[in-house]
Order: sequence, then structure tokens, then C-alpha cells
Amino acid sequence: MKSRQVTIIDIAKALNISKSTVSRALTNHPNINPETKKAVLELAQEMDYQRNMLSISLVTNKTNTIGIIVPELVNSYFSRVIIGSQEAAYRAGYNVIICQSNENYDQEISNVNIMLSSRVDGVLVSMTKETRNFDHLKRFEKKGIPIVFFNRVCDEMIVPKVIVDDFEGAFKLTEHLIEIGKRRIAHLAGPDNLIISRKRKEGYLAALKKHQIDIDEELIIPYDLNLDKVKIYVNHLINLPNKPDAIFAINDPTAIEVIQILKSKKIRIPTDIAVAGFSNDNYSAFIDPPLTTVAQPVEEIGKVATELLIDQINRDVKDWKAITKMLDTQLVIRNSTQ
Amino acid sequence: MKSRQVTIIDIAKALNISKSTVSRALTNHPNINPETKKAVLELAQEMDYQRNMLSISLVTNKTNTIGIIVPELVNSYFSRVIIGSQEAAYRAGYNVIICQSNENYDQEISNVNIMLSSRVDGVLVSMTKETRNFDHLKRFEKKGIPIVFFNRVCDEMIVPKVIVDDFEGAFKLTEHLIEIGKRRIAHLAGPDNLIISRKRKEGYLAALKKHQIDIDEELIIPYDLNLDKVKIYVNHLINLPNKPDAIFAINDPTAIEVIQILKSKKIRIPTDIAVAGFSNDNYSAFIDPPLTTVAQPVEEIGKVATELLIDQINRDVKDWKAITKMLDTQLVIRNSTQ
DNA sequence: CTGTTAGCGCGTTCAG
DNA sequence: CTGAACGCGCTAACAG
Repeated sequence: MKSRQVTIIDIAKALNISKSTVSRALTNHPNINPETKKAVLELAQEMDYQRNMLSISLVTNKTNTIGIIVPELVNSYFSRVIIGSQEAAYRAGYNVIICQSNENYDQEISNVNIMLSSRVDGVLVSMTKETRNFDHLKRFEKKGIPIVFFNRVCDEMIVPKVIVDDFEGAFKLTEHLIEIGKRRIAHLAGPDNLIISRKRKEGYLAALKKHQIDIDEELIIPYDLNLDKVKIYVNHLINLPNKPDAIFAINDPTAIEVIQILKSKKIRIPTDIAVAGFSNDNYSAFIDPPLTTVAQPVEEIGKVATELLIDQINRDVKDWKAITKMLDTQLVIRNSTQ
Repeated sequence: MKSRQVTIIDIAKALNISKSTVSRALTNHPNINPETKKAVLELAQEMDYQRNMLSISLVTNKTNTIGIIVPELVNSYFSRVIIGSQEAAYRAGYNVIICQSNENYDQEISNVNIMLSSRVDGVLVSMTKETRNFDHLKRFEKKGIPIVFFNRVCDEMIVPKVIVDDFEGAFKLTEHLIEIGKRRIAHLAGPDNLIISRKRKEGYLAALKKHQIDIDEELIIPYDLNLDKVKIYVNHLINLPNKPDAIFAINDPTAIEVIQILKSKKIRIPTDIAVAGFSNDNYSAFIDPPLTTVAQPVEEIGKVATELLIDQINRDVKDWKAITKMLDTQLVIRNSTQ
């Protein structure tokens, strides 16, 4: 059972003044006697008064809170986005509430409901890998709550988005693999509904094409981002009559998993099979062998997305702008490919 | 500018019934005509009504939200605790708001204020490395808001705590180093105000003592958990006339940093210097060489702490229990020590 | 089963 | 500069 906390009324009574005066003293209101203000502030301090954001939000119809919906927090990627986002949010006077969808569509819907009940002023979203219908996300727009996508964006909604150049990143990476002499480059591609999956695959294909390497569909594995299945795919690949000499995984956790599996089979990396990932996760530099990957400015993504969101919040609905910011990637070459 | 969302009154008007009836229909109230209820529910769905938690919390004096204050989210440790906590919280119908103190005392105070303004029903706290005064945390207790510590706990407050047996973990680890033949075991010890630092150091000392190894104060480095300084300390250690043959770092990120530095100096691990950490972070198994460490049931810590907290929330203040749960650790031996 | 009333804690009029 | 009155959206208590 919760006990009631100190309120403005308590202070007003103790000082024998009106609540509105106390309220004014507490909110930098211009018309207030400095002495009254001082007295209120001191008593507030003494009584450990803490303003009740619930009431304030209720009356101002603004919570100064933004919601973030991410697929997961286990890997470092989304955690880092959140770090960047929180920093930008706090600087602008916003708090942040975080929901994980656990890559599950239904849970994403339930997350939307939480955000809506909490009356967040705006939301940052990176969809689950199974999200193909966007009605639940469109509810935000309809209610006048701005939404900004990052990383896993949605083509069907005309809203601000923050992405990296996945095509170019994958292209550069694949070209690097070709340059070190690899010709049979396998790709663990992500689910087709995610644009990042498609773009990365397109970059991979474009690089092969540029270097006149025939595309072998057998080497392109549709993969649902479930790490448990990587073993099956890698086994399949290394048992092909015409084995791959490189594996480009859609992301770093997958690439790291690939490396573990190859090592357990005494396959030499990169001599027999080179391995590359995408995103440059925190520990990718430290694993054995260090992983070649495409670095993303992850914290920056969170920061930019949050700034775009707060900008939308401060606009009238009719003035919403649907800017897409594309940030640069950087090829990071490490020993897993050289 | 935010536009107002659909309210109970809107539904009441549309159906030409009273708001209380709508409210009852929306809240599984027993006394309600099934037909009225059906009509309300359908209209609510159609109008995309979403209950306003701000109002509900204001009147029920309960937010069904718990706050978590952690020092940082960069490393996987606290992220994983949060994963465990969120799971337990959601299961019990609670949401979670997260604040990072960034290892900064003043920011921790500001986090406390955020939690207080948000009227969380309870808080989970792991202190910053600089927290030596606990007045800000005691404010929760005084206001009847239960607090549960985990990992970095506070001896001065008699509240529930969830920890692991740091002494035993460090003891087993140090003993393992001794068993593989190491005698000059250095320790990068954490700040003395953190109990985990002291316990781990005590475990280390106890193991040395048990095996009659003289304690060399020169090998015990007081370290403030700032990764940037690790290089200085490692350099200092390897330039000692009587070098260490093992380094036990207070946590895994530090140990991984130590490994990078030793490798850059062509010092062989573990032959020249063995390295061990604490907590078994996500990637510690994959780095080169794989890191020997003491595994903690991290997600479990979050889960147990949250359950204890919710239990406190459901109790009357006078029935609060100050249980300390100590979870087991497990020595994980990998190639950095063998 | 339903409607009316009061009030949660606060900001914001409008009068003085 | 200060006070009184109203209302944000909702639940709870009391009447019917």
C-alpha cells in the first residue's frame, strides 16, 4: 500500500497561502513575491516535495516522455542506440521509456498499447523481424503522436527515418572479399520484409555483378535471424560440393556464431573461409579472429532519431516533415578476412 | 502540439450513457449488462480508445511502474539484469522505466528525482562507483516507496538486496590461478566503497593466504573502473622488477582490456601472464583467448530483485522485509588461464 | 444494473 | 502580486 506523498496543498496549508501561489513559486512564474517564493522553495525542500508528473502531464496534455520500441536488448546494437537516444532526450528535457518486442509481432502490438496508455509524446521504433502489417504503428500517426523509425524502417509510412547506407556498406564489404581473392561468397541474408535485409543483399549482389562473378543462389541462405539455426546453415554450406570460400552474415552476432562453428570444425579463417558481419558490435574487434564488418554510427543513430522525433513533437501535425537521414557506414577490415 | 485522444466521455456521449457505465464496461466490473458492455467494447475498439494511465494512476495512487537505476548500459551486465527484470515485471503487470547514472553521483540524484516525479511504485538500484552518501536513496524509504538493491548494494540501508557470493567467486578463481601454477597474482581491485570490490578482494586475499602465498601490496591496484586507465596499470605491472604471472581483473570488460594490452605487447596469455575476469559477460567466451571468469546468473538477478520488489510493493510499509538473496557463482575456466 | 458526485494533484484562467 | 474556480480523465462511493 502506497502512502501519499507531499503535495502543493500540504505546502500551501503549512504556509497558510493559496495553492496557486505555491504552484507559481514552484514553476518560475514571473508574478510572485520573491519572499513568498523563497519561503515556498525552502519548505518544499524541507518537506522533500517532489512534483507529481502524473498530474502535470494530465493537465498539460504532455508527458515529456518518448517511447522506444526495439526488437531486443541482448545484443549491443539496440542498447547502444538507446544510449544515444537517452542522451539526446535528457538534454531536451525528455524521459524515455523502453519496450522490447522480443522480435514478436504480438508483443509489438502490446508495446504500442503501453506507449499509448502512457501517453508518450512520441515514439522511436525499430520493427520486429516478423512485422509485415503496420496498422498498429499507424495508430500513433492517427492520434497525432509522431513516430520516427530507425534501422528497421517501414516503407509504407511516410515519417522520419534514420538509416545507414546498407547497400553501400554491403557492397564495399563484398568487394573487399572479392579483392582478397574470394569468389564463392555465401550470404546469410535476413528476412525479406526488413529493408535492411534487402538492401544488404542487393549490395552483395551488385558487387558480385560488378566483378563478373556468377551469382549462385545456393550460396544465398534465407535466414530468420534466429542464432540457433546458424549451425544448420553453416553445416549445409560447408558440405556443398562446391563450398563457399567466404561467408557474409547479415549481422555481427550471426558472424560471430559462424566463426565459432567454423572453428569447432577446424576450418581455418580466413584461409579456408573468410567471415564478415555487419554493424561492428562492441566485441567484434576482440573475438578470435577479429571480425571484419561494416561499422555503423550506432549511438549517433539514436541521437539523430531522437532529435528528429522531438522536432516533430514541437511541430503541429500538419507541419510534420518526413525526412529520411541516411548515415554513413565504414568498412572495418580485421583478421577474419585477411 | 498534441491533439487530445479519445476518452471515456467520448464513448459515453456516443452511446448516450454515463461515463461510470463506460468505465465499468472497460474494467471487468461485475455489475454490468453484457449488452452494454459489448456495445462499449466495440465502440472503444472502433474509436481506438486507449485508457489513460496518467489519470488512472492519479486516482488509484499507483502507477504499476517500477524504476531501475543502473550505472551504465554500455556493457552487457546491466542490460542483462534489465532483461530479467522486465520479464518478471511484465508478468506481474508492471512496466519499467530505466535511468542511467553514468557512474555519476549527481546524475544518480537526478535519477532519483525522475523516479519520484514519475511516482514509480518501487525502485531497483545498483549504485554508481562514487556513491558514498545514501540520503538520496533513503528518500524512497521515507516516502513509502520500496527499494531493492542488486549487485552494487548499500550496507547502510536495511532493505532487500540481491547479490552473488563475490567472496567465494573470487576465492575459487584465485585458487584456480594458483592451481595452474601462478604465484604472483595481481588484482585490479574496484573502488573500496563498493561492497563487491571489497568482497572480491577479500576472496582473492583469502585464497592466497590459504595457499601460503605472501601478499604483495604492489600487485593490488586500486582501480576506479575507468577502462581508459587500465593501460597505465598494466604497463606499471609488467614493468615491475618482479612481474606478475597472472592478472585478476574486477570485471570482464577490464579483463578484456587487459588482454588487448598484453597482446599488443606480445606477452603470451596465459603462459607469461594469465588473465581472469568476473561476471562472464556475453562475449567473454569468444575473445582471443577466451576469458576465464566467474559466471553470475545475471538475468536471474534481475528477476529475483524484481520479484522481491513487487513483493514489497504489495506489503504495508510496516511489513517490509529486508531479505538478502545471495545467488551462486560458477567458475568458468577458459584459455586465458590454461 | 446504472447514474451522480466527489476528488486524485496540478496548471491555468479570471478576478481582485 | 494573490486567491478562487475550473478542469485534465478517470475510479470509487453512494444513490437509486
